[in-house]
Amino acid sequence: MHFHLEATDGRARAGLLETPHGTVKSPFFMVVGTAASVKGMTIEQLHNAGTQVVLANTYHLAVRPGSEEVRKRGGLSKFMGWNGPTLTDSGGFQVFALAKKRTVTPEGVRFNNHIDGKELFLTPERAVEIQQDIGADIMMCLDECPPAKAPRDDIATSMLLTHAWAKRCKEKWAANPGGQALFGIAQGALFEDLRKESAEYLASLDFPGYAIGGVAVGEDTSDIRRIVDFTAPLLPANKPRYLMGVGTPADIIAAVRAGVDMFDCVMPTRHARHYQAFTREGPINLKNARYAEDDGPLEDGCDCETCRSVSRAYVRHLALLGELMASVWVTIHNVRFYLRLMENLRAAILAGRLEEVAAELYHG
RNA sequence: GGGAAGAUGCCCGAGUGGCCAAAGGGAACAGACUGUAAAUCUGUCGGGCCCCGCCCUACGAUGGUUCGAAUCCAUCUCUUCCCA
Repeated sequence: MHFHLEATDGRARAGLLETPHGTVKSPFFMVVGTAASVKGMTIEQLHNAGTQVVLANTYHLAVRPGSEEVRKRGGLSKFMGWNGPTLTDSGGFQVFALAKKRTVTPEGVRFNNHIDGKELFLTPERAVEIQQDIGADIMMCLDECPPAKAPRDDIATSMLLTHAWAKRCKEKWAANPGGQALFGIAQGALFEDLRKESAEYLASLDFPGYAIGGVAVGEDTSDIRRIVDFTAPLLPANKPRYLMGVGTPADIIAAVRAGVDMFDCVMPTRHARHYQAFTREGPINLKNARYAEDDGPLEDGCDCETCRSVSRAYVRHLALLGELMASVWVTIHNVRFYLRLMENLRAAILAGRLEEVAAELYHG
């Protein structure tokens, strides 16, 4: 995998990331499709929205249908009919999200899965194996994602475990790299010294790309900004930098300015299912009574299929009835909103006008 | 014409003397959601106020029994069902 930097504007970067399934223009947002499906969107709709990369999840696919099945179906990208670049998260986030269903030991994470309770033992090596079966262009190291508010000692211990696992993942992957890339994940929560230590250790392992993990797991927005601002520049400049799980449009803009290249977040799709649409003026809840007679599009001037087709009043009508299409219409819009935001950020960086443009792109 | 059951807050529906402004649903209104156990979850939901408490109005209508009634009694109105 090769990352080519095209331009910088301040600390922000625009680049090209070459993957086995095509070249991706950065900075970019990866649409989350955990179980090999972006909830509420067809492949054609994803293409029309300008999707570049789809993200799926190791844990979920290992539970169902099983990574071996995905491999036999031709790998994630082909299996889901996407045929474009993909990335798989390692299951590290499930250490956080499914805290009640797992046990962490130095060897790995033992899950009792959320579907039928059956055991899934995810070691660093196993996480890589599974991801090799799934076949995403980018794999992530297994990490331990602790809650941001955990005591410093816990965060430090957790970070060292993540480092040990990163080394094991690296070795497992390096033995048979194939065309897939493997990214390391820096931890350290809100402690700058730990973040620095983590970034430096991971850099020493020499990964094709680096992620900032352990963000947006219970901390305030101001802390997210502070730690991303601090950490991003510590990651190798010639490699892609990925901020995992973030976030709001404002978070993303701030992170791009800090030098982050890649993002993913469930926000556009999940919020859409809950009838919240993003606009450059901020999010709006389409179930609110104030939109009952609003014949305008979800967002003024938006070029998405939803905004070209239906009104706020209509989507509200569907939402009130719980109609499936209410969520679909908003999902199409939100995904396009996020992807257009990234396109605009990239264009601004290439034009060297990020500072002037950033403020206009979003004021929610 | 005779008999039976029933009328509860926007709707459905518990409640048969005090702990009832009244369970539980639904609707409505609002909020949350950041590497997806989430088409989910939470709050409000008769009115008013000096709103962790008080006042008013309320369980078909009117009158009564009682210290006290959505709950008991009488009459009336309406609804449903059964027999003619």
